[in-house]
Amino acid sequence: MIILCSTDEKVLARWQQGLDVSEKYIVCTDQVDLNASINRHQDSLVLLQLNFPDLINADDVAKLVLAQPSIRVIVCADVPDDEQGLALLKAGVYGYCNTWVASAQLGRIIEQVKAGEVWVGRNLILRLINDLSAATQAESPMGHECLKALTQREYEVAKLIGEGNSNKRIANELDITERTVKAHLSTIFRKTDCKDRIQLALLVNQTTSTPISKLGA
Amino acid sequence: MIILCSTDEKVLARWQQGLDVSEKYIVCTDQVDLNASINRHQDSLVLLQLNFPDLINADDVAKLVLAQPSIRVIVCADVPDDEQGLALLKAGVYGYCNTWVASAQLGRIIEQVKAGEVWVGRNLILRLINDLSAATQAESPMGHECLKALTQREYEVAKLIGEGNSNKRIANELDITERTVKAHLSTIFRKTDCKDRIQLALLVNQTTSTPISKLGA
DNA sequence: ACCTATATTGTACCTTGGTACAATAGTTAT
DNA sequence: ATAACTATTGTACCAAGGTACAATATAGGT
Repeated sequence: MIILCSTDEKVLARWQQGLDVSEKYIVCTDQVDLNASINRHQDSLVLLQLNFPDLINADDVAKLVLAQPSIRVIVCADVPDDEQGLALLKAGVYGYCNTWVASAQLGRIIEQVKAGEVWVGRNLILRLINDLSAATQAESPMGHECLKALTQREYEVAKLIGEGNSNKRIANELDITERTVKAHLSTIFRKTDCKDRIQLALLVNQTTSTPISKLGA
Repeated sequence: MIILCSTDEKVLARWQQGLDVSEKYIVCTDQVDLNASINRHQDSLVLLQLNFPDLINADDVAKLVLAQPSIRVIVCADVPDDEQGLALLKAGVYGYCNTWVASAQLGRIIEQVKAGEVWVGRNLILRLINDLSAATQAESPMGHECLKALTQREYEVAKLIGEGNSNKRIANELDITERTVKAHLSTIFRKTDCKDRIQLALLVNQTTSTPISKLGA
């Protein structure tokens, strides 16, 4: 069973064209309708036009998805937005597409979701891939790798630097003089290509943000 | 036209079951075959079993995709792996799925790709969404409690400290003197209860490790 | 009008961080 | 066994970070 949720006649008519002729469907025009339909028909697929009464944003839809785990929701937005789509998918919807998607394509999306897959448009999916690889690339070049090149003692010092401790405190902790801490630090900086203890601290904690000092020139 | 690339009879037989009866296809068993087929049939869809001769990893497939922009490639792996899938999708393939996917599902994937969409399995797509939101959250973590008490300007300084920049560089960036940066920093330290710039940097990046300085006595 | 918060900058002073140029000693590998 | 790596410490020096004790100016609220 497919539950079509929209208050717009034109949208509903268009959606019906995308359904297989053998497909049974219900039309809901408000939240009460929708809840009743969900209760009557478990494991339904819900096609929902965003801005449907009381379901105007991602948070509302997230609540619906949480409250009704048995249904699969495909959200249609009149003006698709990557951020919104990401939020909705994170909230647990099975698809996010344009309200006015071609009928044939809508049919394929429904097939996909009925098969248990999640449908995401080409643009958003490519953005996801690029953004993620960019994000993970930023944290992996130095990351934990170059810390492996450190000796045991240097590693201990680096770890304490990563906790924000001063040389004096590190010296106390490791029971060596402050001078020795400095010696280890100099070696660590050279090995890890860090300019100072702050960059090392961020490195140890695998910070992803890119400092000005490593941008441009 | 669909080009099926595999050296395994069983795989080829299974794939053929997933194709629409009206669908035309070619079978290729080596790289030469494949290149010839691609040249004869522009805009083809290539279904490729990984470990196909000379196309054993993501890099090889990436080269093929770059060299043949007119084709759309769906890669099938006997043992799907998220990292591999991500690499291939980044390289420009239109789909990544299990070699032994159900015939009906393979049909849907092919339909999807023919329509210009990119097909990604549920698990990988959910991982992409979660990883990205986690990564972007880590990128702008400035939501910590005591950072809320900062003024706009102090916040900017704190952010730059979080990137590991020096006072001089921050002064340059914000177009103020180094002295002013120090003034802001003193206020920030007092408000955030930080001893120095390192603790602030770690705070800004929401580090979970507990420094010696905040343990015990 | 007065007070508070904010943003900016100055001088002086002290502390901490980091490097240069050393030395000593233990361990490991070729 | 000689070389290379590791751990340790010393003196000296300079750069950077941070505070103390200021002043000036602007904006907003009582």
